[in-house]
Amino acid sequence: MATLKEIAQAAGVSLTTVSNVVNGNYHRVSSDTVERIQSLIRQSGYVPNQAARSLAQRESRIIAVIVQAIENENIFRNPYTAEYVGALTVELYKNGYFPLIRYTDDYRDVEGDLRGWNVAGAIFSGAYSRHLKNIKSLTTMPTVFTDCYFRIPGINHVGVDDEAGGQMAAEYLAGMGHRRMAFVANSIEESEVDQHRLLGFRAELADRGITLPDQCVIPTPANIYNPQTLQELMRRDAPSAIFCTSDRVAAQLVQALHLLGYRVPEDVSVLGFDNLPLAELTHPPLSTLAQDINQKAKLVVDMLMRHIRQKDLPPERTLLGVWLVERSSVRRYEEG
Amino acid sequence: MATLKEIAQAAGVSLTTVSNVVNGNYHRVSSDTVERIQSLIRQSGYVPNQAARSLAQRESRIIAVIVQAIENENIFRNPYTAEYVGALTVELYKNGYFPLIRYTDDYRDVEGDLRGWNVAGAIFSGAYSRHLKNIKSLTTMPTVFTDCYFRIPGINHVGVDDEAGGQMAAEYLAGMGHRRMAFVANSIEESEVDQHRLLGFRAELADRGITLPDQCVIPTPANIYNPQTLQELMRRDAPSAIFCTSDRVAAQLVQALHLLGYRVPEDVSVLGFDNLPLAELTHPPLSTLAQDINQKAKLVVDMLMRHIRQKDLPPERTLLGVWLVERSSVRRYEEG
DNA sequence: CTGTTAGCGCATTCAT
DNA sequence: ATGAATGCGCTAACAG
Repeated sequence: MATLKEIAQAAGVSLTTVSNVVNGNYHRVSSDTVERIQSLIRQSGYVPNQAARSLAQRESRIIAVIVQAIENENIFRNPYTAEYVGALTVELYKNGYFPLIRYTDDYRDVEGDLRGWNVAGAIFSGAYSRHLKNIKSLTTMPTVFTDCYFRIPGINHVGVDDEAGGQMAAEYLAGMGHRRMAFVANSIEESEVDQHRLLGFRAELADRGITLPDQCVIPTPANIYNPQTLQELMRRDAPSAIFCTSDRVAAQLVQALHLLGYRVPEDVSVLGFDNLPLAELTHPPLSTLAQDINQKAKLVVDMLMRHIRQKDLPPERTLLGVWLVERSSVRRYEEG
Repeated sequence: MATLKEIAQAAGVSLTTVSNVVNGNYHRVSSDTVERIQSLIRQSGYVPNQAARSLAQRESRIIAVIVQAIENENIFRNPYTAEYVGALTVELYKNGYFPLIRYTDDYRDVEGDLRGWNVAGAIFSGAYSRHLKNIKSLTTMPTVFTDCYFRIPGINHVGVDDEAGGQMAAEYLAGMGHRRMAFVANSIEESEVDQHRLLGFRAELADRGITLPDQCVIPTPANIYNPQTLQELMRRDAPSAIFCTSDRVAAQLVQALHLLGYRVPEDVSVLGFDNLPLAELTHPPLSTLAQDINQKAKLVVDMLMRHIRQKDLPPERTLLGVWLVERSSVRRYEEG
């Protein structure tokens, strides 16, 4: 309820002085009055009004966190998104900023929110390039892109090495003796993340003289839930190992395979991606290509903070590594 | 970039008139000028400044969504929280409001945020009563409580019938021939949700002449991950069925049991709560007491909107039902 | 139906 | 080291 003005009156000083104390500009105020004002602030339970601050400074303490979505789907049903946005939230609060979580497939909304709230910066996750092209504010505001391959000069970016991930998957599965494989994507059409994982996977297989036929690339998990399609894949191509672009898809695939009577990993091996908590809850627990989501979130937020504090910083790009975590969903392939 | 003032000048009308058009008060403006101004708004790409609006109206379009947490844990790692907050987010956006997601175990922070942002309302999830007691703003602001049993007169509340859920669990398991059972909570000390589920469970068992010994009430899942503790429980009390306060705990329990060599449901039955997507990903898929999280989110947001629009509305309380979803983690108990 | 006026609470010159 | 004045962009009460 208390305002700067009221505190100023109570302390017998000017508004400016109180403002300086609140914002930590102690070199402009005598240590005497600093203490006096601070105790008044504590007593009165003063809380700065964020709207007024945003208005005067033309910048709020809000960071937009924007997630690619399909219409009004619940984005947090995707455990990767939940884990990642949760981690971003933690890091933002640590830095005194507030996340404004926006899911959308219509980036006109986004543009409006970014400007309407005078956000200090933005973090994009998983956005498709064709959408991002339409957002103008992006170049004028501190922004970090993640989980996407949108390329314009001067953009900050934190990614995981999806191609290397695909390559490691191929190395591992081929090394375990597998020769007939399949790949399940989230959305091979739209997601460049998926495309890069497939790219690395296919290239490394090719290097080893193994080809991944087109009909063994499942473009979206929706197909895998359809018993017909899955059964057909298993009968026709008889893959002994299936690499999935996420643990979520892998978990659902394991379930679908069970329903059709296939045992994992005795009949088919399944390899995931992300190393989410979910990977330990399936049966068998998922072998997977791990990424460090907490580290990613921290890097992203730190990078953003840097660019908010110093607006003319040159753009940065960081690529995070992935590594293999072996559990029990992949086994060595034995002929016959 | 454009402001109301600029549009007013361009249109040759006053600021007020433009404001009325923006806010849909068409009855105060001639349809002529409405159209003229609307086209100007579209051309200029005008977006209202939320900070200015909040300041002038002393109320922002922000709704605080506050989740009980432990320090800086990632709240969305809990799949129930992810699902619920995601659903709330969808409903809030549908109504033109923005979620401010706050996790905390220190409600002094919360109080500050609520006031600092001039939030239009607040939604609490899973908060412990001892924390809520310290928040003063609660009675002066439209608020809906969920997943908690904080009782002060005049508070809005949407809950699920936890006690009935516990009772139905008992009916089901006893009906399947089980006599020796256990209960695993998230935090029996703090969570009144857990306490009520246990209450209903125990009471219904008692009605059937079955007692649930204290040592068969596991206060927190941390104990269950400890193979020693779990092994001891299984050896000493040999429960043939275990009722868990959430699917997440149930999924982890199933895993822990597997590791000790127990088969589910052949050796032990496991019953969950919530009916999350996760319940279909475990092996065996979880039988569980289902709640409709989407409906809950919709009810909560609708209720909140009502109280924001009309501040003197009498408080409301709604209790949602739960129902049994049978999958494969519970089987009939056969002697020997 | 339209315009004028006066804040909302704060940051930020520029004086002193 | 401190204060007075100005404006951020908008809403709302009041006049016309």
